[in-house]
Amino acid sequence: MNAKKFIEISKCLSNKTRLDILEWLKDPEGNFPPNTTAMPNSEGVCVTYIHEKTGLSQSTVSTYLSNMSRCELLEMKRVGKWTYFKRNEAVIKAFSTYLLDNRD
Amino acid sequence: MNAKKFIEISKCLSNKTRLDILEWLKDPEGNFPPNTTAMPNSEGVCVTYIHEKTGLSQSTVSTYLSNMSRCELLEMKRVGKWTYFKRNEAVIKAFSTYLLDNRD
DNA sequence: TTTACATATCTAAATATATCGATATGTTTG
DNA sequence: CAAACATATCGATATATTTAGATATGTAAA
Repeated sequence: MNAKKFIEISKCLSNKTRLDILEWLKDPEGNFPPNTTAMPNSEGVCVTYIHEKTGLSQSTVSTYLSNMSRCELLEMKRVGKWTYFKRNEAVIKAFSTYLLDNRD
Repeated sequence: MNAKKFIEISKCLSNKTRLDILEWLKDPEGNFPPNTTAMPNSEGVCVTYIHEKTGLSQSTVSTYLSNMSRCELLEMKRVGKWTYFKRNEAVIKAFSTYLLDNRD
């Protein structure tokens, strides 16, 4: 994780809805209906469900999700006409430790 | 740490200079001249030194520092005509663990 | 093979942030 | 007290972000 990437991620996290999405995806079964396809929620939740839960427009949420995916906070998987998103725990962990003072 | 505060902090971190300041303050003796007063750098670095290192205007840096202080990323101590800033490690730690998925 | 569905992109307006120069405030010292 | 110094605030402009509606793209189903 370098400073440039850290900043990209910080910008994503500077917004209540995007932060909510990241939190909701901690529990994709508890926070969303089951996907109507064979994809288990644990492997990604479709845009429609995320959109519905936010209360914002489809275009806004689509943009949010692709931003979060571009900076790798989320992983995206396209299957047929659906796009599924889940947390990228490795990147989240790298982000979360970036700031710490490791001299101790 | 609640979402509102997390977002305030994220906004502070979404800027290269503010992030630099936070990094520089990991090593306040190595990155800045010694304070001209009795205050050791480890207990805070004065605004002038931080200002000089950034290359931005004094007013901008003063605003940055007071933002970072308001959201508690930094601790501020006023002594005479000097204001000293140092990292608030407790808040930085709380921020850095906020995102993690603790189900595992 | 048209239609419906899921998602992405484009355009644009409203709001927020970045950043400066000028000036104000508070402090120390001659 | 006046001058010098350190920092904070104000006012203004440039740039970026937010968010929606309209439209485009790609896929599946009738």
